Amino acid sequence: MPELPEVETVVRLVRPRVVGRTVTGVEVTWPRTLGGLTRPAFGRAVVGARIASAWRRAKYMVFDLERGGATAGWLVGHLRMTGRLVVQRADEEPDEWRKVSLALDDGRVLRFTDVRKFGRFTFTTDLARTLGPLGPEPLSEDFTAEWLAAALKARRRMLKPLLLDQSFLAGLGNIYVDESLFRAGLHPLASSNRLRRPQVERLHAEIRAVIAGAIEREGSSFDTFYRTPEGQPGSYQDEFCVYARDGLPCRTCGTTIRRLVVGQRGTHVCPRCQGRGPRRRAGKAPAAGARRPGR
DNA sequence: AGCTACTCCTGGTAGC
DNA sequence: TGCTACCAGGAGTAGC
Repeated sequence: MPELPEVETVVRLVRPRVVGRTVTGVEVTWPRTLGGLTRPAFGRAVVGARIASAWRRAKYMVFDLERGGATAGWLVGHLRMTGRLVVQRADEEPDEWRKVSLALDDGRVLRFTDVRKFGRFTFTTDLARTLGPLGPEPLSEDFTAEWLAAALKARRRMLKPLLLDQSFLAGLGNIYVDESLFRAGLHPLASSNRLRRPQVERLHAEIRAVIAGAIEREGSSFDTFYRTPEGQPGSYQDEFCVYARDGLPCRTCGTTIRRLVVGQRGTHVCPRCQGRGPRRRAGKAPAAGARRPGR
């Protein structure tokens, strides 16, 4: 799934092809991708506007629009599960899953494509409201071990759902949370307010290392979905320690990696490196078979 | 406050 | 080979 590193990769590759371009037309083939905006309203807002810059916040792609040099709102995209954003020549065969296409003044087309239709690509004049509450960027100066220690202590939540919560920390998804927790030696079910200071510092460092490493490798492409806008797969999947490795030996200790379900999310742990987790109430042992979790 | 369940979706695949 | 049932999951929402 596209998370911070994948979205960052997409923005970096798309940016030089769209910044400075003016939108000359739109095609919307699945209106729900607009997230409530009507097709005509989207067209009116976007056609004739110039894309002034492109950047990322959390897992959102943001494009500043201008008219006559003044801010005219923002294009905001979210890839969710299977979204892609590409720039193509207008005469190139369009993807059968295209949802929103913007014709540009250089004869190319910015296309938002999405097999599963969960993604969003729309226009807003209220960026803060569209993005919603977001925690700090993991690679920003705001994200310090001190901040993390205080923030973890202020909540009493299981680490995994907390780290997935975008209003707590921005940009992490299922893959990078599992990888960060493994590398920090922490169990996903551990309670946020019970970490000791050295554990917090290690978690902080590993989150940053995982995210920075994944950006360097242009994200992870373990299935057929995520590709860079150039069509290339990322390579961070080669670095996975636990994600999608259930049934395989831990790279550190050889113990079999297990899969459990935490907050309806597939979760991968090394029972030895990350411990067995806090004692949960009896009666609902998490499914953790090496093959199929069942349901 | 924090947890669970449900919704949106469809390609891939396990199991027959 | 072909069919069916189920699974993945980011984020929003509802209910306990």
